[in-house]
Formats: sequence, structure tokens, C-alpha cells
Amino acid sequence: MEIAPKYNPQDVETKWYDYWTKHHLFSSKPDERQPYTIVIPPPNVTGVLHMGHMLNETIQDILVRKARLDGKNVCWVPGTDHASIATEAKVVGRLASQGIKKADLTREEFLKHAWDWTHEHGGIILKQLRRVGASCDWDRTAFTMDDERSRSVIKVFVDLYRKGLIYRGVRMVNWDPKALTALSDEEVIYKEEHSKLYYLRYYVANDDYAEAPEGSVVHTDKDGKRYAVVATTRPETIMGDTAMCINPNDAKNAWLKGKRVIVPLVNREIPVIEDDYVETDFGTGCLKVTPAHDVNDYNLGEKHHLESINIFNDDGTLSEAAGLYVGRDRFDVREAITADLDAAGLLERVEDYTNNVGFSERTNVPIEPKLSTQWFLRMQHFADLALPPVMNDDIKFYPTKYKNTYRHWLENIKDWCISRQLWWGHRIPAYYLPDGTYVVAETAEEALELAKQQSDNAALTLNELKQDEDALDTWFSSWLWPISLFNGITQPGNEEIQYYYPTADLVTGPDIIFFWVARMIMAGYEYMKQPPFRHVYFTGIVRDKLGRKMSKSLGNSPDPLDLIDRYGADGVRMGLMLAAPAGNDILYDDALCEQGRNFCNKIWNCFRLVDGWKTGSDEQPAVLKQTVACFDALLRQRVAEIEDLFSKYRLSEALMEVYRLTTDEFSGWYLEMVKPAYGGTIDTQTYAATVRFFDDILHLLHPFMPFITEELWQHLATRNEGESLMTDVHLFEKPKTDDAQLLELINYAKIVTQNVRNLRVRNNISPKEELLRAADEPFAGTDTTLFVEKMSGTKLGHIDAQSQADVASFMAGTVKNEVYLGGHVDVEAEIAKAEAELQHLRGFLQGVQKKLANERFVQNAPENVVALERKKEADATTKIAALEKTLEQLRG
RNA sequence: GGGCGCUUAGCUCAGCUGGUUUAGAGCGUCUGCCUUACAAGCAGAGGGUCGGCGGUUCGAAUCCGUCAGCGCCCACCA
Repeated sequence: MEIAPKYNPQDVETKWYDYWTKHHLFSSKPDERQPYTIVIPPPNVTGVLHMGHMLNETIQDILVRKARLDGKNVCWVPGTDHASIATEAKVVGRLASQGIKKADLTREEFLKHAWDWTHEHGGIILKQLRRVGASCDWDRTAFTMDDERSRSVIKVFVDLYRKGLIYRGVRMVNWDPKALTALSDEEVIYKEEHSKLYYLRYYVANDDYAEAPEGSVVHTDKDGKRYAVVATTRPETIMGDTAMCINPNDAKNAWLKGKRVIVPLVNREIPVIEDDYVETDFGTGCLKVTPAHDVNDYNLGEKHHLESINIFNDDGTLSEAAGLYVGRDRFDVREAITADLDAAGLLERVEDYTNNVGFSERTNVPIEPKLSTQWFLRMQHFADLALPPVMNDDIKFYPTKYKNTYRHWLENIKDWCISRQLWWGHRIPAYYLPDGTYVVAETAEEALELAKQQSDNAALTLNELKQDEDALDTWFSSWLWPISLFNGITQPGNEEIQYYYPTADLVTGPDIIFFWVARMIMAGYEYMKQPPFRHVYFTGIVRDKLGRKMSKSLGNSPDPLDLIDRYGADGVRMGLMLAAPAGNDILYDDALCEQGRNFCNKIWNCFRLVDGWKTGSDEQPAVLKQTVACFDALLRQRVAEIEDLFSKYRLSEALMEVYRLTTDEFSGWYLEMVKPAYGGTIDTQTYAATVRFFDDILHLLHPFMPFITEELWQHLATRNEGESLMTDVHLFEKPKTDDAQLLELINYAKIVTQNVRNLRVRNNISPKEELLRAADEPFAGTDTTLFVEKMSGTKLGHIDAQSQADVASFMAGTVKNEVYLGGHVDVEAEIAKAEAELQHLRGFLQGVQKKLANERFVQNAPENVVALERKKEADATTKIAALEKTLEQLRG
């Protein structure tokens, strides 16, 4: 069969993906094998694949494929998230572009649009995952708003409500004026803003002009009227001021005690109150109190029984209650009111100021604190459940540094606002009675029964019950994901949940450690009494090669599918993995994919080489027997190392190890060693061994590069329809005690080879020319000598040199090797090189001897360390002696 | 303002509980090769006083302190 000289991914990727799905090789059912479960972090249902997904899914696929080859029953469950706010915002946007306002639609009409949108765009990302090679059990594809998941959410809500863990109440919440909904604290992102600090005049009302106490700082205008100065970043909120607050111990403002001041422009009188909360040294020590629009002011208001004036509409425009600027946006008003205050002589000054402003994670608009009635989940109970297992490593985090982050959050937990003023999501199962009370129930029918009891009104009808208009936070469904995917909420104890839960590994970004990871752990212990997963692998952020976050506006975010077209899925997978140690950000560069692509080509050509061999004799030459034995030992060694790295989730290092094994060791020397001469044949034993090695390497590579390895594996031997490398459970041999010797031999041969090659390059001698070499070979035996000879391209023998230009020498460990170069040797260069090495060795020896001369070292250091130093000393002495002799000879 | 982490070759990173021939890898760089598996390749070479200072120790890239720089998380000084 003709094989192309270059690997062409397009020819194989779709073919094998279809083959895997056609034969249901991704699907899983409980059986007697050990389960290995991963639930996908569900991407937004209407999202498209980006580099972050590509990285995340590749890692999961690697883990999953490795587990399959280890013989586990692998179940990787895919699905999507309804992404309440994000999706609703997109739908609202689309409707707007059609001239439709959400407010003009009924809930049912809007939801129909939302479902249309979901069906239109939903699942695109799951199709894209197939291009990456993701081996998900697609028959299990779920959606956070499908029937099963919805029932789970409602059931859990009702359960938690009945346990007293969910409550409804009036609280200051984070309001998103664009999405028009409350948000949880986690959905608010604080950013440093360069803003202004405005100093405003609050005149004293009905001033009696009593003498100010000692230390007071009194402001007086040109007419002699006295006023206080308040510093604020938000002048547009003064219409909501209901007090001014000073610190009771603040001497400079003591004259204001008991006074009333006039809100500038608004001309409304407010009391001056006193509270320790106010810092005396910030601004002027006078704080305007706006209970309706600031959390701290709200607390002050509660404490001092202040009135609360809500001057904003939900969309961030000024309300009728403001009295001024009604209907205008809060930020327009800030400018307008500043100008007006200034014009009225009420603006003292403006300073530049840097402060933190909270933004909505989804809509990126500044959050407005807002007092409203919302549903909350009491979190202390869950924090108590979720903290210990992570701290004591029942659930392991990779990297471990995130344990600290996790602990800190749980130790300062606040109640979770779970209601959203959105329609796209799970509707809160609370039903209001005509009398204003409510009941919580899984169904309307059940609610009616409860309502009848509660109101003592048996005549109550369904129509009289009004279901809560709000939906639940998206994460209130995601936190059940590892359980709800196996129907563990609706059918506790069913076969699947018992078999697949707890899942093995979770692969996700540290940005959702609170949103999702922590909450899944909470739900896991609440509903399953067990962790949702054993290990959490936190990926880094994919950045560009300059370290910048990938963003649409920078245009530095490549489309993964485009990369797959250019480099092949395996190439891109490798490129990403090469740079992705757990938890570290990865600096993406096309060069990485190129390396991946090139590596594919290398593997491909290894196969071309082996595939082209013709077998001959059954008799195996001694040198090849030795070579096979050596590579066998080496392979066992590498496999052990790779397994170890996998066990520590050091996937990039594991890949690098396989890469080097394949390129340097298998392709670079093993294949070169056993490769038959042009037109020659290979003995059947060596050929069989080579195929076996190739098969091993394909197994090692497969988790990382599924497509090319499947293609080659299928070619490597005759396979039956339905057979696949992916499911070819493969147990490698463990290292053997004799291996150490063989590895030493390889090492020696490598040093000799490298030195000989160096000599060839420096003296311009063809790699093909066999050179005569003299050495006291340290490994006894004809086979070993043949092995070293073959690898280095030398023949061991006696050198009968005529001149110094005939012989070059080098040290392989403590063994002196001489190579006959027949007059080629540049004596001066050899002398220079020998001298340099000698100098280095002498320095080294000096260091070692200094150490050994130190009595305290000899006394205190462990015996083996001292022995090692003595060996170093002896070896260095031997080498120095040999080099000195060489130099002597060279100098004639 | 608190907490956590990082700083090792030009770049990205290993280097685990201090001792393994005076620091390793991949990429990039330089030199030479179109050698019938692969130029998406082969061979060779160069490149680091392990961020600075101080300490513990017989011995420090590794442990401790401190300073500097970078990053992340948390936090209600308007």
C-alpha cells in the first residue's frame, strides 16, 4: 500500500470519529469493571468553541482515553448549560433587532423565542467538540433545563425550603440595570476605576450660629452662611440622601452635632447623625447617607431608622422619587448634576480618585445596590459540609494552591441570592395565595393542597394561586450536575448513580471555583453524603504569546476549528498540552501547534519506515537481539515514568516524555539501529519486536493524539471491524531488575556515539564511514560490544597510530576511547578541547576534595553521600590522569 | 487593606522530603547536511554566578528571614 510521505489529518479524523461512534465505543453502561466518570463542565448552550474549551476538553479527553486503555469503564457525560442571564440577554437582543420588546411579550411568548433560539444555536458547540476528538458518551447528552434536570432542581428547591435552608426576604442585593435582575455576590466583578471625588456643600439649616467647639473646622461662604462639605463619588445619588453622618469623636465636625443640613440642589433638610462607621480622616469626615443605594448606607439607615428614598428605576434611570433629572440615565445625571451643582456654587472642588466599582459579570455594566425581595440559600450549613473534605484531601485539588482560595471563601461565606428576575431558567416553585402568603411545592396541584390547608380555605382554586415570577440562578442547576446527570435526585439510589458516583475527575477553570466547584461539593454532601468527584484539575487561562488574555477586541483569539484545519486535531491538542501545566496560564503560540503537527509527521514516517520492511530470516543477529533487549528495558522505564506523571496529573510532562521516547529513542536510535540496509531484509524476531514496540508507543500516545494513533494502529496489524486502539486495554510490563544494566549500557553507548559524531562533524567525516575505535569496554560481552559499535558507527580494535593527527580521544564516563581518524585530526583543536575539559575537571576535583577535607562533612554527612564524594574524587582523578596523558601525547 | 502564589538558559517550564559527577527539557538560536522513513527532517554546538541581600547547615536552586518585581484571589473607606 502506498503511504503519503506526509500525514494528512483530514483523511483520517472524520473517518475514525465516525467509526468510534458507529461502533458505540464511547458509550458506557454499568458493569463489573471499575467506573471512571467525568461530567463535562457544561458550556453555554448557545456558545461556540473557543481556546479555553479546546484546552479543557482536550484534558478531559486525555484522562478519559487513558482510563479506557487502563481497562476502566469510562463514562464521560456531555451536556450544555442554559446560562440564564447570558442566553436571555442574547434573546432579548435578537428580539430588539426585530423591533420586539421583552416587556411587550408574555412569559410564555418570550420562552418560546428563547427555546427557538436554543434549538437553533444549541448543540453547535457539542458538534464542534467532535472535531477535537472528545470521546463523550453522546447518548447521555443532557441540558440543564431538560425535564430530568428541571425536576431535580425543583425537587431540591422544595427540599431545601422545607429544611429551612431557603428563605425569602428583603435584602440589599447586586442589581444589574441592564439585565434587570439581581445577581449573586460572585457575579459581581470589582474593577479599579479612575473616577472623581466630588466635594459638595451641605448648608446648615436654620443655623443658630452658636460658637463652634474647639477644633471645629467650619466652612463659611461669602455671605457668612455655614456649611459642611461632603465628599462623594456619586453626586447623582444626593436626591436619595436621608442623613449626613459624622464620627462622634471627630473634633473638626463636632459643631455639626445635632444640626440639620440641606441637601444641595434638592433643598431638602436631613439630620446629621453620628456613627463610628465614618472614618474621620477620609475626605472631610462627613458622609452622605443614601440608604437605598449603598450597602453601608443601608446598614446605617437600619441602625438609625432613616428613611430610604429609591431614586432609581430598575434600568438605572432616575425615578419620579428623585424629583430631578427624572428618566435620565444615572451616568448622564452624574455629569449634569455636577455641572448644575457647580453653577449653583455648591461644588467645592473635584479630585481625581481611584476606587473599586462592581460590574456585572455578564453584562459588564456597573452594579447598582438595590433593596429588594429575593430568595436566598443559607450557606453556613453548606460551608460546614464542604470545607473539611477539601482540606483533608478527600477531594484533591491540582494544583493545591487553590485549597487556600477555597478555604478563604468558605470561611467568609454569605448567603446565596438564588432568585433572578429572568424568565429563562427554572421558575421558582413558590405560589402566592390571595392573602399574600405563599407555599412552596413541586407542582401547582401540590401547592394548591398546601394552600388550602394554610389558608383554611378549601374552596381555593388553582387560578387564585400565582406562581413566583422569578427564575433561579443558573448555578442552582449546575451544582446538581454530577448527581442529576444520573437521575440521582429524582431516583435516589438508582443503579447508575450508585455505579458512576462519585465521579473521578473534574476539569475546570479556577474562575468558577466558587460558582460551581464549591457548590457541587456542597450539593454532593447534602444529597449523596459523598464528594461529587475525587480530583479537581484546574486549568489555566489561555493567553496569547505576549501573555494577554484572549479577547475579541484584541483579535488575538484563534478559532480552534481553524487551527484544527491547519494543524490537525492531534497537532492542536499536542500544541496546547505542551504548554499547559495544571493551574498555569498557557501562552498560546501557533509554533506549538506546528510542533504538534511535525510530531504527527514524525510518527507517520516511523510507520512508513517499518511498514516498508521486508522480513527475511528467522535468525536474529546478536546485535539486534541486544538492541531489542535494550529498548525493551528503556520502554519499561519510560512507561513507569509516564504512569507516575499521569498519577500526579502532570499531563504536559507525560506528553513530553512520550514525545522524547518517540522522537529521540524510538525513531532516533532504535529504528536506526534495526533498520535493514537498502534492499535488505529484517529478521522476523526483530520485526515482531519492532511492531510490538510501535504498538506500545501508539498506546502511550493515543490519549494525547487519538486520530493518528488509531489510523496507524489499524494499519499495524489486521484488525476486525469494530476493533479500536481506543478500547484496546493495554497493560504494560513493569520495570525488571535486570533493566538497570541495560540502561547503563544504553547510556554508555549514547555517550560514545555523541562523542564520535562530534568528532565526525569537527573533522568533516561522513556519518557512513565506519571508524576504528579503541577502548576498554566496560560492559563485558560480544553482544554489548556489537551494540556499542553499531550505535556509534565504530569498530572496536587496536589502533596503530603513526602520528598524533591520526587519533582523537574522549572520555565516556571514566573510560577512555580513542578513535582512529587517519590524519584528519586537528591537533591544536584537540589540545584546546582537552585543556578546557581538564580545567573543568580540576576545578571539579578541587571542590570535591575541599568537601572531603572538611572533617565535619566526613563526620556528619550520611555514609552514602561521603562514599559518593569519594567516588567522584576517584573518577575525576582517573579522568584527569587520562586527559593529561592524552595531552602529553598530543603535544608529542 | 488582607491572603495566596511566582521569579531557574532568548521563550515556556522541570528540578519532589537539602547531597546523584560543580543545574535539566522542549522550543528558538548558530554551524554543517536535500544521507532513498520524515528538510514538517538529520547531525553537532553555544547558552544559566537558579531575582537581590542576609541566615541555618559539613553542604542551599531546594529550608528560614528580608527587600524588589510580577500575578491571582478576597475586601463596604464614601
